[in-house]
Amino acid sequence: MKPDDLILVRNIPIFAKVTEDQLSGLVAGGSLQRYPRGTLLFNEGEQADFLMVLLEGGVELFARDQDGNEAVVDILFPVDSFILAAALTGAPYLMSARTLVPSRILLLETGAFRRAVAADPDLSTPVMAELAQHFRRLVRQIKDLKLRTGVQRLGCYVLALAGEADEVTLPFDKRTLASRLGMTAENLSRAFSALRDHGLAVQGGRLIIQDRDRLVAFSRPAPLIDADEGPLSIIAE
Amino acid sequence: MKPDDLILVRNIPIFAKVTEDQLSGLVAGGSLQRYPRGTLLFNEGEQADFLMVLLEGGVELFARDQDGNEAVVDILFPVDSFILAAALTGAPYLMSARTLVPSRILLLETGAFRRAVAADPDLSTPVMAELAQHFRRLVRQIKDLKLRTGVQRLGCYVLALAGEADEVTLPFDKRTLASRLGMTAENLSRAFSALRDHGLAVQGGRLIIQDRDRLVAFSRPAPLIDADEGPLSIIAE
DNA sequence: CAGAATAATTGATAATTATCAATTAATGAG
DNA sequence: CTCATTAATTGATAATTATCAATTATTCTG
Repeated sequence: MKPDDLILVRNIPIFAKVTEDQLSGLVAGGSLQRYPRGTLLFNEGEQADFLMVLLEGGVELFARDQDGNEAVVDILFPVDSFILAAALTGAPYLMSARTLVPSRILLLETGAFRRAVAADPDLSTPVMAELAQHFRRLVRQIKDLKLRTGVQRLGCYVLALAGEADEVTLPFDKRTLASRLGMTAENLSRAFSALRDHGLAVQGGRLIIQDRDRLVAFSRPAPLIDADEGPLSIIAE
Repeated sequence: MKPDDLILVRNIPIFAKVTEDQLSGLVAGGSLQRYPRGTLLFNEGEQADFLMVLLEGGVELFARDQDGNEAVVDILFPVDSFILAAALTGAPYLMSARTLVPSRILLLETGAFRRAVAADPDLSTPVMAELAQHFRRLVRQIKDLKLRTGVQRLGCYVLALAGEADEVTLPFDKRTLASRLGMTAENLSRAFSALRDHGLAVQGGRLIIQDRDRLVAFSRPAPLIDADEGPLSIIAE
């Protein structure tokens, strides 16, 4: 890894407060990789050798059933770590990972990472915050899956993706989105059609919120489901 | 809190290695409570004042939508902490909690807990392991929800609940189970009926696996979805 | 123990979602 | 730029799941 890359690592929230020594120790056994779109990073069931941190690009975490059907569990954007839980505990991955676009990913050996985490509160504290944030993302998704229909789920997803803006471009395939939302691609297509009656215009991957009030009234977003919390922190007041 | 209760706390995995001093500091602002069945412990949206540890009984974590529909996100049995993520980060609860049976619960002030966690690797390490375990439980559930039909989900749930045994009694209401599995109570009832053709006999809350091979063949349990991992540990080899 | 309240089941129907097939649109390799 | 490939859409139909209503079990209370 180049010296310049250390600056990149330093900018990752979980490593912000680690000492120089710790950091170089961590990075020693690691590497910074670029992957083209569609690269399989690892498969569920494998042993976790590396903690991964997505620095640029996008990654999907997914799982397969015996018939080969895929379900996307989560979609990640920079900067975010993934498979933290497996890397910490040494348990096998529960999900596979694949790049959705060309991506830059930091790999850190789990051994060095675990040693550092056990020794250094300046690392363990943000690691706990990151675990907590990831946990809460999944809680939100389970609520989303159990309390809403597919069309509502899509509406809320679009609203969250757009934020303040009235127009967004989907940063990945619609079938990926479909799987993330727990539906088939055909169903997603129809869900988009359904939302045309509720204030959303769709032109390929370009989504235009034409009537936010109607879209909100129909989809009924809720802060305890849809808000995407930024990085959380653990502050002992 | 009585001196005897300290022994109870000591037996909680996340507190196993904490020093006496830390432990008494933690417990000082805490309390050990008994709650009757059906007690609402807190509501989603509220600020997290206490970390909770279920010592005896059972607790459901659930959420409501605007119409009052409830969705059970998870069901907990002893010994397990809950709302660790909210307690650590000070973020509002994403779920409400209610006792399913008479329960004994340890309450620890989040302030003292956060201070202790930031200072003591003997506490932070098992806390990370606990967060990791909880995270992975939810990953499994999302896979379950996205890859299986309701009937399969029920079959796998029964198989996991029974373990080696060929007979189990449901430790909570069927409507609670229905909601945990992401279906209505009516649907669960029909799902149980459907499983009668696949080796399961149902007599009230008593579930009898009459033909495990058939139940397995139909439900298709998978270790990366259904296995309930015991407590994980973080070991820096 | 009786009656009331709650939980579970069953039936009939509607809504939602999936599947299969076919077509159209978009993307990428040469 | 064109063809081949992949992605997305649409139609027709089936499977799954939800809803509403009614009935039967079960549990709780006095």
